[in-house]
Amino acid sequence: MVTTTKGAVTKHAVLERAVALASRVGLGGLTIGTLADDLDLSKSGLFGHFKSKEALQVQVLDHAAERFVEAVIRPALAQPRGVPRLRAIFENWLDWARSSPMPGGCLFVAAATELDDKTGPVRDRLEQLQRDWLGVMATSYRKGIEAGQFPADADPDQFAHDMYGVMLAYHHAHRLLRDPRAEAHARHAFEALLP
Amino acid sequence: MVTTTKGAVTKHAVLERAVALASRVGLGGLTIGTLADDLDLSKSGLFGHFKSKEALQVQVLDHAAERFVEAVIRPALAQPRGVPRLRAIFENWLDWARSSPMPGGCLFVAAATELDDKTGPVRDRLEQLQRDWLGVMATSYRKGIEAGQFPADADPDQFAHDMYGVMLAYHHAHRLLRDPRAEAHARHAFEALLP
DNA sequence: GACACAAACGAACGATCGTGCTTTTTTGCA
DNA sequence: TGCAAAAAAGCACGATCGTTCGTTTGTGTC
Repeated sequence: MVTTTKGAVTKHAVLERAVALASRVGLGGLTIGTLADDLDLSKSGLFGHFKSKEALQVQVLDHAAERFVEAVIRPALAQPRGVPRLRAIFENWLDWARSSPMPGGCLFVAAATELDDKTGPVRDRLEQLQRDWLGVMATSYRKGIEAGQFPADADPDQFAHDMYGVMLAYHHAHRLLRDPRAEAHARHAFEALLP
Repeated sequence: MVTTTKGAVTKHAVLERAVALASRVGLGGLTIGTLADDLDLSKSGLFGHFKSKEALQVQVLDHAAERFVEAVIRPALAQPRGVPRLRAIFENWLDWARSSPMPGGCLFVAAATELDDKTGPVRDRLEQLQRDWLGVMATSYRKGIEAGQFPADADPDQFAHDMYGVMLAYHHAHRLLRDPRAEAHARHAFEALLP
């Protein structure tokens, strides 16, 4: 066990709870007061760990990103490159969007439409994270091209764009419309992207 | 000109402004105060037209839906059914998402992730509107099937799901990532949905 | 032009927000 | 065990939120 000071433990618990809360109410809907109540902390006690609400929001994004890598990306790296790995990423993402630590659906999907018209460090961090995420999909597809699984003249960025579109459509159908066919539609659409 | 009382005129102006504002800050981000300031009205004067903020939000959705029908759906009905009409719907939607009355992108896209975890009349209205919207695309595709333009065993709901996914991916790439290739990617993805 | 009504205003309310202080409690190390 | 530092609490602030109320201004009709 590495040396974990008391403050770090609390801060971790706060971020854990904040990620779950923000997935339901958005990053802007996060409130220091309700967050403190949920964790039996005082507002000022919680606030002390972050110098501002904006800093809290950025760290919430970073914390969710770490979880995302562990849940979606890292396990997929155990799969062979190309199609199997892309399929694993896709399935892992479906699980991620329904996982218990994300009771309101994928935090990044919610944050994307919430922050796209704002400016500042929170938006900047989210934009970078989403760029990286699309990059992961594009890179994985590129390796599939090199392995001869996809047409040599195919555009990896186009594929990443399309694949994320399938995920966003699933998110919409599942969470807003509560469509029980959302998952089936998503899988069908994803398979249609493969040769 | 039909009889337009004074109150109806201001209410219309308020809704017009509110739709534009909500496209940037969301329906929850709408504030009676800033809305009143923008229109040189008093908070209470504006508030009197709506009995609650919730009622305002519902009427904002309805107002945007009317605009949406006029801008996206109605003009497309002038096109021949099937592929040409679907293409018109798609192109009109791209214009809609960049139109001046929607400076923050499509209001419905923003509201979808904002409201999907809430309950109440605002969420209910949005869900119904989005169901109708997907229904329009599915119906148009179904007519294409009847005209022999698509496989007879194709699923119109699957197509509508996929087509909206293309739009959502465009919205994400264009508004959050400011990707200049967003439009090209979207058009390419849409064409890939057609035979 | 008088009169009834709609529309807009101005001020205030309780609540909640993020944030800054000061004080108390807890922690971890010499 | 003692003590400095960290963590948490307590309290208050200015601002802003949706909403209510009483009043003033404006409109349209006989």
